[in-house]
Amino acid sequence: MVLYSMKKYALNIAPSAHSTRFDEELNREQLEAVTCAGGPMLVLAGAGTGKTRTLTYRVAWLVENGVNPSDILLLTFTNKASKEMMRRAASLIGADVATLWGGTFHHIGNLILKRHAGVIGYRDGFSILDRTDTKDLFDTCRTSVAAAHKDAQLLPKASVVADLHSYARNTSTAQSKVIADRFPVLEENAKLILDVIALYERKKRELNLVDFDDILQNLVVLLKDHEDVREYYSRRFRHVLVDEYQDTNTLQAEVVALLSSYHRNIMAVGDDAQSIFSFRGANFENILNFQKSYPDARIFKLTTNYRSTPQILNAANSAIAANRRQFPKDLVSVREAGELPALVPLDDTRHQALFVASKIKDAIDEGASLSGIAVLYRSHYQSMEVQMELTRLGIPYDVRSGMKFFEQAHIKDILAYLRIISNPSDEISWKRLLKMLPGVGNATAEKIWRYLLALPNETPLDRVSTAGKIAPKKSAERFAAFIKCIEELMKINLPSDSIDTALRGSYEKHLFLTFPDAENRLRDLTQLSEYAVRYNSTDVFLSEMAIQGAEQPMAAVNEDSDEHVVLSSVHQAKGLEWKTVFIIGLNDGQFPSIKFGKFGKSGNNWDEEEERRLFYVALTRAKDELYLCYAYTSYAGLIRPSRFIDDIARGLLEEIEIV
DNA sequence: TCTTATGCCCTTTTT
DNA sequence: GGGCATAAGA
Repeated sequence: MVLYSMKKYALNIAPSAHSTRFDEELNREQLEAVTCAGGPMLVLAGAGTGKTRTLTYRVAWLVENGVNPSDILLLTFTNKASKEMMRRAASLIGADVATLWGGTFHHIGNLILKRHAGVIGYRDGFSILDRTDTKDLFDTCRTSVAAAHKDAQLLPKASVVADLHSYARNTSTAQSKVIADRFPVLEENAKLILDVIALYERKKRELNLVDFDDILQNLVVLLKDHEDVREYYSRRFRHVLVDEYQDTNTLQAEVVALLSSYHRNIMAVGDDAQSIFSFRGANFENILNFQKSYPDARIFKLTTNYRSTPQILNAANSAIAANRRQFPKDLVSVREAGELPALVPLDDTRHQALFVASKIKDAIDEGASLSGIAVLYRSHYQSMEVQMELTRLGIPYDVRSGMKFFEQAHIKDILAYLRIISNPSDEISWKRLLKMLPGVGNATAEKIWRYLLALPNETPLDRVSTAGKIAPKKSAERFAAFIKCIEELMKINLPSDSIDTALRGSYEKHLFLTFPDAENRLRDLTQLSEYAVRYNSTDVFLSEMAIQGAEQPMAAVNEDSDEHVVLSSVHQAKGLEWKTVFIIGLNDGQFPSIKFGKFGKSGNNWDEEEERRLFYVALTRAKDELYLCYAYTSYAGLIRPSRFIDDIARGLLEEIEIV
């Protein structure tokens, strides 16, 4: 079997000459885990106890004991956490990040699958659907199923069906069971939902598309059904290290088991109190399953908290104590006493933003480092007002949530040009491009798409030159330019050149006609083109863009030098820490977030204990200073402070008054 | 009458 | 940005 040599993963590096004094740099409990000879091991660790530290030192220890860095696989769930973990591990062994195999499950899955596309029945150049693409395709399928049934009003929205399907796959549960659990009222519509899902699956195959769940599921199939492949990878990865194990779902646990099946050297690290991804099938009781799957697993516990002051830790312990389903843990802080966490009531959400921004401004004036400050929230939209105030005060910030860079319309638009060239059967991208033409909406785009597919021996790319006759008259000029642009693009395979060509030949015009902030978006696209220079294959470029959708490439380039405040959802903040943390929107309904869906009743889709764990994660991100903010009113009227604030014992917070 | 364009609501969390 | 209702257009 041949391994592609991808420039990001230069292999076979000699073990580093660095020497680490493990016994001096780790405490006793960490040291035990780090220097364990091998075999399955489970590290149960609370917040701030050095979980990632243990993993990265494990890498260093293995390397010092003769293991080749490229034979170690590091897995975790979110992009940010994986990047941080890889960076730390690499710096410990004194090597470039590129010498290590690691990243998110999806990232590694994609790398492996790309090499075996044919084996699992995909044509080369398959496109990866990101979240919005998936929803778009589900929407198309939903529309056609609904059209075929007169009484289809009760069919849930495309995004709901998408989530449901995803959940079923990630937990290996039957679709019908998930439907019955979530929509007991809709029994008669279960069949329709199943039809939508079946159509979606069929279309994906026809169009040579792969969604996020396919990456994991296909990986499991590949490793299970193809013994040679499984043997190759499981022999190759002598040690598999998994961070945030409490967040892995059935599929991911299976991936871990398969990839480590030969050597059985697994180190799984997790904390049940920080399990916050149950909506995608994670269950902290998986930690118990780990012990079941590996009865010989050694268990280590880390209980010394190095991150937070005792005051912050006390508040966090008090908050999580209200949860009944948890493994008891006694975390001990070794830090010196600090200030009590502040409880800040504010008139409304605008004052909340004002408070946070001015507090940050004060801190800067006193010489604080911007990179030590974070603002955390439950939902993306809550960051908008803070962003506005920070902009007004000229404070640089990095939003790590909300609209992701690659999910913005102009980025997706320009990538659509590249996608139809690399995968001409990508219906979603074709329609996206067609709908940019004036007078072309869903109906006309569908008509043109049918025309493009009409002859089996010609691809859409061949047919597009004659498709002008179907398009509305007023789009004739733009359509001609579009076709000319496509013809140009077919001659190029360098992503950077393709972006420039698409921009100049066709998209720039649309950009200025459509968006009031076209200038900014054009700048984004120019930067995207510069970023793309490092890729010499459009296929590789496109798949990396889809998988690492959360990363802003230009921010990543000079990330270390940039001083900025971080704005992040609590979910994405997991595993990270800051000197000062503001948690905003601590109101009932926002945090905890309560879903008042059309179909779900509160209590049905909503797990208060999980929300409380999320709150616990938020609290334990802070090292020195913590502000808990809530508002008395919002656009919706009077709102209540979060019930989670009441959970914290009196005396552990200091209420401050803002005039 | 079928389509497209537009204005006004609201916004769970990730790959 | 997305969904939905409604106005404008063809």
